[in-house]
Amino acid sequence: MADDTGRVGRPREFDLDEALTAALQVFWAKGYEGASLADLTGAMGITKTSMYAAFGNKEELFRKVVALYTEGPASYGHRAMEESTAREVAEALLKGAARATTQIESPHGCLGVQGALTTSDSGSPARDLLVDWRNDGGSRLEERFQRAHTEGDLPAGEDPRRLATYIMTVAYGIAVQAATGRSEGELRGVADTALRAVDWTD
Amino acid sequence: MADDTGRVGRPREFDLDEALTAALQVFWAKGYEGASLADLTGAMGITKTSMYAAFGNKEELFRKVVALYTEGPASYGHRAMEESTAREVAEALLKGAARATTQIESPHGCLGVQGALTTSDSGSPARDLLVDWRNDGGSRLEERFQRAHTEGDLPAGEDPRRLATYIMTVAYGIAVQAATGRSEGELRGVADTALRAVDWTD
DNA sequence: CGGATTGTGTACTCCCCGGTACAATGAACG
DNA sequence: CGTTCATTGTACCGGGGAGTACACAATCCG
Repeated sequence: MADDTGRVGRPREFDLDEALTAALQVFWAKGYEGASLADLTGAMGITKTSMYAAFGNKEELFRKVVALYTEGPASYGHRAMEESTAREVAEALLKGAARATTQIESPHGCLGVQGALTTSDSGSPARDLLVDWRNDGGSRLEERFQRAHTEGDLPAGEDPRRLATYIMTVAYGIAVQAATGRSEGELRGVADTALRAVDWTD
Repeated sequence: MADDTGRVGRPREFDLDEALTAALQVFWAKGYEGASLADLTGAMGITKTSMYAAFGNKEELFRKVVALYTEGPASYGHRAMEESTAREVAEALLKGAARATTQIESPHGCLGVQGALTTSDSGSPARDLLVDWRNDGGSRLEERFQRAHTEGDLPAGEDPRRLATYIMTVAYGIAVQAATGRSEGELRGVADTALRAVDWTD
């Protein structure tokens, strides 16, 4: 991905991905507004000047961190959609959420939820970004359940949109519970209970 | 409640409860750290000096606001516990959450969730307060389901603690969905779906 | 070698944050 | 009336927030 060919000028002394990963931990733990530039650059091991040169500003850094989060710790979401039955999709999503939000080496909870649920006025772009992020996740699950519906993979009378909203709601709830201190085991139990709400055909 | 008898000195020119109610709206919408003293006192219609004289400081104001929230907009929680069956308790709780988090005259979502899910270091007392608030809610529901269990009001093999954690998880998820823009109708649908996870005996 | 170009470190800017000092105010009480 | 005392408004405080100016360092290219 990194292409250094033909680059002129002084070379960057840090790795972009490593810096983003460090910033992710901070935003994840403290939220967009709770993370100060001093917190961020301290964890990234670079100065404010280098951060601004490489990423633009705090908001742009957050956007890149959210993208990294989506492809990294939250990638179970994409993978869940590829399961072969609606039930397996739902289970992979909820179990993945239980796991990803309780890892010991990362902050508990979900960046997409606790990163900017509420903000001051100046933080509204970040808040809007995560609103879109959550809505996109819901839409993708709805589309997956729509497909399951046409494939006869959903019980009769089960509405794909309503079911997707329900599963996403449980996933968000799991994120809040993780931030509150619940263990992966407890949250896997929640996932199992939640899955009983549907008479999956398989 | 207010006892002005024998009070000496210049009388307060504003109503404590009205001021707290105004502060509640601000904390609810912007979170503990997202709400500045200028935001708060502006909405309360008083000066910073009056706020400090009446409530102590920002953190103490938040504690009083959370108490008011518990007795006011979140009082459906207490009321739900008094329903006569476990199923009715769960339904009242989830429908109450769907309603309270989507009122047009108040911010969407739940103060207990979005008030301080993540904070900077200086906001950790507020964050801890809401962690306790959420844990207390879970404990009360668990106790209610424990009672239901001894009364034979829960299906055999249904664990009160696990069930309480599940219901609370859905409630928190509803709060996140409300903050994301979902309507009361959609969230009532979520509540109905969630309730199907248990074979209530009634 | 000598630009041109890009990244780095220091030292700053401006602004808003939570919190407070202090004098003026207005009611109760003798 | 004058004393007492909690409340009020103004004007301020130190600190930390995001963001930047500028000189210097390190590489590429000719």
